[in-house]
Amino acid sequence: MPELPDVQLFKKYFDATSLGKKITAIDECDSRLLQGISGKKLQQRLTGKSFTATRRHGKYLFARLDENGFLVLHFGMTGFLRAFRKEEKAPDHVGLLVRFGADDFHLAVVSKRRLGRIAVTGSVEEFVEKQELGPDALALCRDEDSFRKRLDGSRGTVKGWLMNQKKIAGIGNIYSDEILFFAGLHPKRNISDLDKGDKQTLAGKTRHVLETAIDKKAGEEGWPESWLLPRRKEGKSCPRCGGKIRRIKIAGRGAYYCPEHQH
DNA sequence: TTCCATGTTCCGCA
DNA sequence: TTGCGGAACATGGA
Repeated sequence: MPELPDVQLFKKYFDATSLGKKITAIDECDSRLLQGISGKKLQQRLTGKSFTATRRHGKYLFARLDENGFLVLHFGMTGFLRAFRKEEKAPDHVGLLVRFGADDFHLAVVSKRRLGRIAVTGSVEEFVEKQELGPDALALCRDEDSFRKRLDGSRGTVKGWLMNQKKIAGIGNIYSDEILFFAGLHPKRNISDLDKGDKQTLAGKTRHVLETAIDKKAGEEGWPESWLLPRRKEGKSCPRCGGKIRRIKIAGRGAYYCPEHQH
């Protein structure tokens, strides 16, 4: 679930459910998700405070703690947020449970596979620098020139570049496939083969895919039938040209594409 | 039982 | 130096 568009929606969800309320307790905290801080320390850091705002960079969500730093959330492959009331059953696989006093409800960070991460940082910029994250994908694709320049400074395959968080932060396996599908580029196509027009197209399609995904999901509509997403299975027919969708392995991950129109 | 899964990190190799 | 493939991490679903 969680690539940039998903995390953007988690941000919205967090804002709607968890801002401006006093944190009264941290009830559960899975130490395996914690990075650079102990459960006890995190508890001390959060209790009595409140979240005042959120930010997002790539796949990371940052929740500001009053005037003192940020809680950092990364959702791995299966993480998400769930707000629920006291009388409701807690979701399974809770990695972090924040309890608010005001109306007696909880915010759970759920992580089935526990591949996510929970940390604390003094500032977003500091964290981004430390993790060596590239510019946020949504911001970068809205600035075609910068996007192109960034591509120019890299080698290797387009898919590899799109998924490299140090080059551009926020795109993963699913959305990189989707972007390449729209751009008509084979996932193994080399960056050095791309001309200026190809790069502009790539920037434009990145923007289209990310913005549309955020829009569609926000409205809880299903995936557009014209997208590759609902057809991520070998042998399905391409919604654009009818070609047979193929799956290849890239760095251990399944990459889906249409051999008819992606070259 | 085997394969696959929206993420990151670490290692060895080109 | 950069990029790539593979394995590892942890867990569940088809």
